[in-house]
Amino acid sequence: MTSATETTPGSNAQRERRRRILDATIALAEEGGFDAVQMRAVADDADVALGTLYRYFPSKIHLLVTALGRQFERAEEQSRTRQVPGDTPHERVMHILGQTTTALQRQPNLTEALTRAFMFADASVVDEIHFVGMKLTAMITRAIDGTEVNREPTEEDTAIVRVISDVWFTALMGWVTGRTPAEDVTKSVDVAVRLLLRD
Amino acid sequence: MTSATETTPGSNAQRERRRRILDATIALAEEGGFDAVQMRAVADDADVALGTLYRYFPSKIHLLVTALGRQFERAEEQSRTRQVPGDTPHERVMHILGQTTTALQRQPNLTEALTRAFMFADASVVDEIHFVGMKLTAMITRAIDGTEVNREPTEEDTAIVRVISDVWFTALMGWVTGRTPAEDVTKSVDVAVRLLLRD
DNA sequence: TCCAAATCTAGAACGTGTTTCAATAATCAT
DNA sequence: ATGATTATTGAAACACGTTCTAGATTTGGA
Repeated sequence: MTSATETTPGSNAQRERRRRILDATIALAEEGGFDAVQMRAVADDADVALGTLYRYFPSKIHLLVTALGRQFERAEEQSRTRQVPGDTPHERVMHILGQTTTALQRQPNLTEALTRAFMFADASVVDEIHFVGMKLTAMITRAIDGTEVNREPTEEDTAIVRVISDVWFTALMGWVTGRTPAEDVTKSVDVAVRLLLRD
Repeated sequence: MTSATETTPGSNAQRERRRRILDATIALAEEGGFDAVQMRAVADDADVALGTLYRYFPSKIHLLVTALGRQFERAEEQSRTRQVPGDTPHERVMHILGQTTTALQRQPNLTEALTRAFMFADASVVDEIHFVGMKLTAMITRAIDGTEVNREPTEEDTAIVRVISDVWFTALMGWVTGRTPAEDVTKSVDVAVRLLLRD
């Protein structure tokens, strides 16, 4: 019995601990955002010692970015199951990003916590960051292509997806830091997509 | 005698203190980046008490973002004095941003400190953030227009400038956090500018 | 089953951003 | 000049991320 949660390495007890830690992280983030995710609180809620928490995740940032990865993984899975509606690449990309944005905005504290961590991450978190980037790229690329057989994305596609991601991320950041209103996120992305994917 | 440094309010001694604080901040940032800008060290180097430092700047983030504003103000002034070389908007924008990027990359620690602060800033720093944004917008807009009499920027212009800024900022962030190599910053921006300003 | 190695626990301790407070100094209106 | 108000100082204290230590506990191989 080595694969109740699949892939993750370690003994059963260790996978359980890891799961409890990430669950506690998300729960605390949902309640109070970045500041509420305090390492002592996470350790308590997950029923592990502080030292153990640090053995699993070397910093608060690692912890949160890993949690972000788990969320994105789920989002990407879900988006993969059904076809993206819309007649043009513009419409389809906006559908995916608009939907994702709305979902994130429904959990403002959680999103604030995860986005801030992502922003503050340094080179030591490069793998987790890259993981998140890949999931996002996959979603956008699929939306651009729509029903077409999944062709290999061209250089141009990759470049466009990259720019869209950057704009989306920056806009999201403006929102989580309280600098711009919620609607502006979707608006910014829409403008960028329009400029980049002239239909 | 109320205007040796112009505009800034307060008595002479207060303007002096403020200047010393910002100078100390920049000096520490140049040496060791974000982590080296420690409030106690800033206070010491500026010859003020810790409490006084906090009376002038309510947080480390305010302090650094204000310093960033001062830097951008200077950069924008300089760029305003002479004409932007280049035959197309693309060339001119890349000239300005390429040059600014290079300048920033020559002082990696300082740039890391200021960019990180900018990233982490929340709503309470909205004025300082906006100030920085305006300086950057002004520079890019001037580069797009080139020699033309300075027309009022259209909605489209503003939107394009916004997207370029976002990409530039995200790329810069990738670099200061050690996730992407220096050349990639200019490359990313170049791709975005090419996509947005088809010559 | 038993031992050695790895892991986990509880808790203290440290560093740095931030707050607080009493005492002193500077400023300003009268 | 004087008293009132405000600003500055020096130092202590607090909060939270992070590190460290000494002793249990678990695990995995002989």
